[in-house]
Amino acid sequence: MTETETLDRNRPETATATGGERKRGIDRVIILLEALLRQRAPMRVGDIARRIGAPRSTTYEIVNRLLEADMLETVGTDGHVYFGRAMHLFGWAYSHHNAHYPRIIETLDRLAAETGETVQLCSLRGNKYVVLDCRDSAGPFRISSQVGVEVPIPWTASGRLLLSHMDEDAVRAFIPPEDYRLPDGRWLPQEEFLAAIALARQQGYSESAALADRFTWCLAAPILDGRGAMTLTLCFVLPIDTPEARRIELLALLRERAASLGLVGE
Amino acid sequence: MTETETLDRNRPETATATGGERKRGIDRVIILLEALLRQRAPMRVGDIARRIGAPRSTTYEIVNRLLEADMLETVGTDGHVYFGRAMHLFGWAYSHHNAHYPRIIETLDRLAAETGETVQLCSLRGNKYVVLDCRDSAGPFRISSQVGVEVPIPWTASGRLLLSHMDEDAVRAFIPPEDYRLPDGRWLPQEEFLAAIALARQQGYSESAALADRFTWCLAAPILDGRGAMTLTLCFVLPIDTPEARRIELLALLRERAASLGLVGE
DNA sequence: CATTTTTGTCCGATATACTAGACAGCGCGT
DNA sequence: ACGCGCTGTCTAGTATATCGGACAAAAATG
Repeated sequence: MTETETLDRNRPETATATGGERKRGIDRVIILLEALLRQRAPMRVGDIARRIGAPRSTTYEIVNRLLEADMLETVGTDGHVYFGRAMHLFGWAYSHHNAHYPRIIETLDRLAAETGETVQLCSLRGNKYVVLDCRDSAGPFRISSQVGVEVPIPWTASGRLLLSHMDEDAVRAFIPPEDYRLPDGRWLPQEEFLAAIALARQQGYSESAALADRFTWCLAAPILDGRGAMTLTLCFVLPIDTPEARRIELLALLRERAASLGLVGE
Repeated sequence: MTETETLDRNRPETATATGGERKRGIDRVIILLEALLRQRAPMRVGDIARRIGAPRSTTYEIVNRLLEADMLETVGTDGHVYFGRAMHLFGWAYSHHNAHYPRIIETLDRLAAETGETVQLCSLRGNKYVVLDCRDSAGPFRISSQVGVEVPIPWTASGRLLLSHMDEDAVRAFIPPEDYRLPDGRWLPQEEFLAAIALARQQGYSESAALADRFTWCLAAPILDGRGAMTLTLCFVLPIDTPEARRIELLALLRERAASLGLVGE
């Protein structure tokens, strides 16, 4: 049994607080940061200790060191901490390492501004889907999405595109069985998912209605990187009652913009 | 100055990083990430080890752990690593924790789009100045700025604003003496700097010509947070030959937009 | 006011994370 | 071919980082 199982993304997050084990500081740090990301709000040291199953003394030690390094910062007056400025800089460096990341963001902005719809930049993280950035629609019934929250791949239109480089066996091995269970409790048949991937591959886009929830219609188009790999998608999240004519129009726009971002690669 | 000194502002010791000192993994991680930030480019593990003064075996151990956690990711085929996706998510969470951060970014975008000039969002990190985000002017002689690079506070117009809540003694204690030495070798008299801070406080903006370099004219205006503290500034970086009339116009625009971002606090 | 819970800090003991060094495989220049 | 430098992995030994628990002070509770 390897102790590196610690931060695996499949962890149900509740248990695993099995005390008694001694862990490396670096592991604690990683677990701590991921716990903060899940919480999406400042936490107090005591709560963090409980959440990550670490001794209080250890947690104080680590939190204080991270505060010194600006990777965490205190929020408010009663001992809450959250991500610090250094994280912003590291993240910025990550994003902008890809030389045309600014162009992608500009496209995201323009799509949102021109259409007024919710637009997302999506990708994979491990065997989960994540939103890397988004622009929320401004309407009264805004559909907003959470950057950084991990979602089972089968729940998403983008996921079908992002897996389209894999063959069926690879997909079967990659997706944990429980991820086929949709939020409403239905089970998505694996064969249906595989067929959807094949369709996405063939069409060069993906569309899903009432998949992750009953109220949204998602359109996704791939951004090809310099080597032709498909690691990012642009995605519209529309109200499900969006008229077909508009959906078609938006899909065309999305595909055009996404395509224009690719190929220019290194 | 040896590179192994990295950027620890608090620990005066270290110095001979080559010595056989044993360090905690968590410290290594922090030093490693800051080294990567400075480098602003993917590095190979061997180079990292040398740069941060850590044993190779330790460096491999740490890098592999961070790769697992997605805090680093491999770039290319020959063992280069750089920040990973998790960093983006942590940094995004940091930025957007402030509820009106999106409004600030939108303002940054609009200022850049409307004026075509370089615009920056600035702040402090420890006793240094950093650019948190920027939009570079598109002109042929673009003045571009590096997000995340730490700069001595006296070199910047924004710095004068960001220190305006301190009294003179506090400033004297806060700024390391060598930071008064400008990039061209001139020494900025401390009294002159203190006077500039007082002026900035009184005017509610700050302006500097040919300070950090001979070719730029900087305009900075504060963004007040919910409690009236001044932790962020908006800043134009103009070519030094920008006509006065235009500078006045831009300053007014900048102050207006920056002011409109404040006060709406929590 | 008394009682309970939580916070932040400190300390000694010991399990272990880090280090030094070795090793095989690879690429490169001569 | 050879030597040289670099990479990535592995191992054993020990300096030390982590842990449990204790403590006072501060909040929360009744």
